[in-house]
Amino acid sequence: MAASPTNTEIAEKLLRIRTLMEFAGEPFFKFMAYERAASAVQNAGPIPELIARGTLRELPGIGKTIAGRIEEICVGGTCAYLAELEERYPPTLMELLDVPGVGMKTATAMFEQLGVASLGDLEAALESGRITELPRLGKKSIENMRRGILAYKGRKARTPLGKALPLAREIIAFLRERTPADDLTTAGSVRRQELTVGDIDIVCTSDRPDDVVSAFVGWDAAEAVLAEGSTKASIWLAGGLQIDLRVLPRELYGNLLQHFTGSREHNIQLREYAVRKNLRVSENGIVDLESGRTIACRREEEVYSALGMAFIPAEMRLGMGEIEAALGGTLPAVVGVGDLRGDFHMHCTWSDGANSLEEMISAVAARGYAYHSISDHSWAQGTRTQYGLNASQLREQRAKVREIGERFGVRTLCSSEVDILPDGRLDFADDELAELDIVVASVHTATNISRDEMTARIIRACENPYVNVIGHPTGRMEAFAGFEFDYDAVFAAAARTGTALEIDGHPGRLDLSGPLIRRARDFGVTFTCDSDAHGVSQLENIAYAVGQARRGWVTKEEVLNARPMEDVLAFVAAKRG
DNA sequence: GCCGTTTTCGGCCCGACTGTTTTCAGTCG
Repeated sequence: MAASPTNTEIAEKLLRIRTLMEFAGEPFFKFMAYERAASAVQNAGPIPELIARGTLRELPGIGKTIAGRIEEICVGGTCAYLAELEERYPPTLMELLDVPGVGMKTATAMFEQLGVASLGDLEAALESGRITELPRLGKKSIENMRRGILAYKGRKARTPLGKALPLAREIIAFLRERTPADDLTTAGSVRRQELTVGDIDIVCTSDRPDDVVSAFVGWDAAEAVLAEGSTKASIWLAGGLQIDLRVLPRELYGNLLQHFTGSREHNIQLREYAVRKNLRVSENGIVDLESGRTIACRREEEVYSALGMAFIPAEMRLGMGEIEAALGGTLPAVVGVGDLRGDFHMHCTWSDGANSLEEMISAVAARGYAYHSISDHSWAQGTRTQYGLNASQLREQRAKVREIGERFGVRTLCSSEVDILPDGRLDFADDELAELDIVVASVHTATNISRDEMTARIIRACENPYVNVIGHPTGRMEAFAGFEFDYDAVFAAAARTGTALEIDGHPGRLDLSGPLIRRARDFGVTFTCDSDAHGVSQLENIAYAVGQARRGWVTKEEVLNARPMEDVLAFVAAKRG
């Protein structure tokens, strides 16, 4: 049997149905339903597990028809309806819509009137000049189309958060230095801490918006200017990443930030709710449709309070029930970076870190943590290039750790990121682990074993009385979806055995990620937010872990390293019995 | 196609910018 499809694969199929339906001339609200459903699938826990428990239709925007199609896709990889649409339209037709500047109207006209059905066809039509036979396509539109094709070909897929966020900070620093802009803030998917982003959104306020916009489009790194208006501009960087800037008056900053933080689905739901209260919400303020009065919100919090709901943190704005929770007073108070008292996962030069034991501990102390642990790799019993510690090296390290910590005024715990072997045993014997203060256990090798074997492997690790944290539980990396296992079974085992699941802040991992965290919460799992730092400069990556925790609705009470030291020791002691 | 603290039928978010236009359609977010 084929492996069950990932949420991303299911969402892509739904979007494909959506687009082909539009080509087929189906009604607007019918095909838009598939777009909303795709968004919900993307942000949900693993779909096959929701189906197994009969809770698929609890997702927003998924009713009887679409639920049926999703179940078909999960069983057979596709559904009859999609197959039928794909019969009628060539598979390459969708390439046209991926060209910036080409929308549905243009694509339909090109297909129906010129027989253009692929990117290659479009290039030929541009070359031969036949494209000018279509109405409303002048010189500039055609030039933009040529440029759009180049951008499409050179464009990478989505950009990882770990690359986008530093870039956003760079743009903001540039604008702060060179323009009369205030309130400069990253909005959009970067602010929401999505794992990957399609573009970067920056907002600011100014009483001289023209000066801000002209400096922005004149930035050295801008390869092309896509749009330049009086309050809004877009540029492309080399590689095709798009940056959008929006400037509004100071008194509208709250509305502006709310609007451009999204998500799209969140905003649609927010505005639909507002309309029912006779209020029209946009970046230009909230208009009371009865009195005609506009409410300008200086702060984002005022937008939500004007609508009669609790403030919703940016990371939670996915259109996945947060508005209902904010209205009902059941939105959890999510953990913040400032709530953390320590960090359980970091490496030094004893294994594969870049800084010495002393440098790491000193840097941790400088961050103001009460405690932390040094968790160098185990040596993995010869299964790979050995960069970890063996038992005697670990004992040697342990003899130094506490003394150095005391010198810098921080409680340094002795730990190990011990490998979980293929059968679920650990790389150190129990009596060796018993000498440590806390133990992180992770899968690094034999990642392609079967789903059942992987499930059993991780559960067995959870059942070891000395394992306190499962490090980066799914193995997700930028170009790897993570190994397959029964998430629900592992979450249940973690909760049952008093084993925490890590939210790893290394920007190449971000594992667990938001939707899985939210799923795990239902099982009563305890989490840790860790940096997985391999050098002092990476300790700040813990903020990415907190971002994912917030996307997963995690409170500080659910985070082990937001608790006092004695509670951490009690957590370890309780499992050892 | 989905959904409900006005509705199980009749609704369904909002606005900026561009290019080709004599007043607006198309695209995008």
